[in-house]
Amino acid sequence: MYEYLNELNPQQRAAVETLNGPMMIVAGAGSGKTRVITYRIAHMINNGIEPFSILALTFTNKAAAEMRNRISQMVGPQAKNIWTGTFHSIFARILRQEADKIGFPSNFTIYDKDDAKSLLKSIIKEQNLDEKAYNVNHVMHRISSAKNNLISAKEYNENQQIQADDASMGKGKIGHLYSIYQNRCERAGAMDFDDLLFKTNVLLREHADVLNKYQHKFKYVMVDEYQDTNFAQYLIVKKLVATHYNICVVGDDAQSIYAFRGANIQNILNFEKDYPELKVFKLEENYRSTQNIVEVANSVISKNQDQIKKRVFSQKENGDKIQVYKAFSDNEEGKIVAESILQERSSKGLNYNDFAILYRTNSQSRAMEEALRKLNIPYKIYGGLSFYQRKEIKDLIAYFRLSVNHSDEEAFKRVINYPIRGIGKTSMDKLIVASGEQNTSLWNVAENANQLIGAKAGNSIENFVTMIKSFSVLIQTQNAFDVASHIAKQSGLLKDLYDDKSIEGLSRYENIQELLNGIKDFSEREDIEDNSLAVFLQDIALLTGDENKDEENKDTVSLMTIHSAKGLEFPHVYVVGLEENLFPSQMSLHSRADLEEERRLFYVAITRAEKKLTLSYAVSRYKWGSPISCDPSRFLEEIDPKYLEVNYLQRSIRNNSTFEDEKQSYNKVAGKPKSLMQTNSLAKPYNHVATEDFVASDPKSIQVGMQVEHQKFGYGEVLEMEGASGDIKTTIQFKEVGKKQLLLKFAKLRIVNN
DNA sequence: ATCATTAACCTTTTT
DNA sequence: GGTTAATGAT
Repeated sequence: MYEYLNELNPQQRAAVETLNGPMMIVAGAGSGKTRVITYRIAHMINNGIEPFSILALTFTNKAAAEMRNRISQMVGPQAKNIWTGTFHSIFARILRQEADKIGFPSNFTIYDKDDAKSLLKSIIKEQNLDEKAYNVNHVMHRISSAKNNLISAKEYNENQQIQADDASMGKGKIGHLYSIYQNRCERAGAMDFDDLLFKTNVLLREHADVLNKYQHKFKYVMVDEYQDTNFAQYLIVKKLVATHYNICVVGDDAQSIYAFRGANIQNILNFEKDYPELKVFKLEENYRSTQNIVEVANSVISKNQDQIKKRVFSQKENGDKIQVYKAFSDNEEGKIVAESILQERSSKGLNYNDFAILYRTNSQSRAMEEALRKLNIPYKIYGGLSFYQRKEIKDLIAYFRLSVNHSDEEAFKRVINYPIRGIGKTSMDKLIVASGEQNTSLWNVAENANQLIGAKAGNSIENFVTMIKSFSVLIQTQNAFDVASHIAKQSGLLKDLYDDKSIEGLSRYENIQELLNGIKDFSEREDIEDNSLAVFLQDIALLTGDENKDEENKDTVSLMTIHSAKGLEFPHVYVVGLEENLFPSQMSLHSRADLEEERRLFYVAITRAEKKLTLSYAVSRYKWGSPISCDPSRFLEEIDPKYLEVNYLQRSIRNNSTFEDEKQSYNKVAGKPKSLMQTNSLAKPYNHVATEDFVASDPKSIQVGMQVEHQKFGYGEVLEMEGASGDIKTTIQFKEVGKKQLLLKFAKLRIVNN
């Protein structure tokens, strides 16, 4: 018994064997964190702690699933009884159980980001507010932050500081929008992601009996990725453990990368203040990466102020130096990476799944994909839009949602006229106005639509209502698959897709079939008591990525954002797009805290690599369809050059500069990579030579009459501009080469300041 | 009411 | 570049 304890180092073992009282495990990257968590839970069960009194919270469904699998490998089927899941899924489950206490139906809908945005957008329109001033994303973010900090709509409106802040930005109505938004969610029997945490807090705050119940149920609470918790999550945990204090949080402050969605790094930095008895365990040995990689990561993170002191080290070999590549364009960057993968794979006998390409933004995947496809390298993109975000899937699911919860407004709006039933904008506007006046759901208005709307459309609405009601009846009696396929057919959705013979139409049809297959599997599962469509909906509401089972084992290169790479590891990692304004992101440059978060993100990226890390940047990159020039990232500058190996590529087009020249020019500026750009210049057919620091101005800022500089044509004056924005044609009178017509988005013009 | 063409917005990162 | 809102023609 307990042999597994011998597989642990002393710190790991101490953490696993400490079961009672408040404790914190500070787990450096690659330090065997997952192993410690799973062994610790297994150890609890081996020591007679009831599985169903253990609550283990994670941030992703994937992490929860992995934890559950690994525990069941150790302790067998009892692992099923542990409460494991994301904050959102666990508390959604509890909220359904206790829904009546907070005035929600237990079959409440969970609005995803798109639903929430669409609702907010229609509210902004209904209020006749300027959609520019009240940008949906911005308003959504304000509301979301308020909820994460447990500020209700009422409190938001009564808080003078908040009101003053909003008013000073000319957005004084945000509080009003927040109130309406909450009211509409309630009317629809819906909660958004933030509500799940907010309402859990309300539940635990206002119902002592409920709090008491769960305090006694969950005798042991464990939170993974604690550095990513927000205030709402922090308080839920604090309340739940306030009787037994058996709380174990695990995390790494250096990997806190979710502040943008409300995570508060102070939760981990200040954990000790809440629990003076706290025991702290530091896992500092990195078992994943070579010494070079670990040291580079350490040197990067040391530039941050906010951190828990620790010394992460590796006892592995030194390993290769960090490779750096400079590319002329994003496309060439893709080509370099793809060729390097091909070459490394064949020379070292590796598999494609030994490689990962990580980037800051999803949009960077395109150039990478194209390059990989050209060389026939199999790849898989993680993240991006998931199966459940496809239009046709959302459409069918909207039918399901509406049949389960008639009040669901977003589902109603989505399918009322899809497939087309002659219920257009005019009729919808009438319904919306009436539902506002009566403060009731669209559904309730639609049930009596005849009094409101003309015969033709009124009739269609009546038929629609009758149809949905018939679906609801079936849901009560039949299994998920039977109802789902009935709905797909009867709604006309399946036929509509079937009739579309285009390639995309075919693939949409196949996607629907795939969804139905998934529902069939669900219906046949024997470990679920209730195989109804309603339960299926609850299961998928919080799935974001598709946890694709069969594709896991394929031999493919992995492409993903650094955020989604957290927790993963690969022998060879390429981090691409190391450019100012991209990584670090332009949005992060205004505050130290934001920049530090970007640096932690870079730390996460570096520490994904086991054997070899390659960094790359491009000097020019397409953004919104036009090329912009880029400077190398300051993060490259922050790495001690002794760890780096800068690669120079043989190119077919190059001028006289030799390998040696370039190396020297690099060495000269090694501490200052900004001037690395444009050391290679292409053949120049015109006399003008732009200065080395030539940076094109934003095309949008160029106006008629301005003096500009073109890289090849030299100086000139903008005479005319015509055409649509994004496709503007300019006429420029150049001093040297005369009048030229140029497309603004390609021209690369620099505004000359006199 | 619906379709087709055009303009505008966009890109951080995700439960 | 790519999707989505607004406009205009049938």
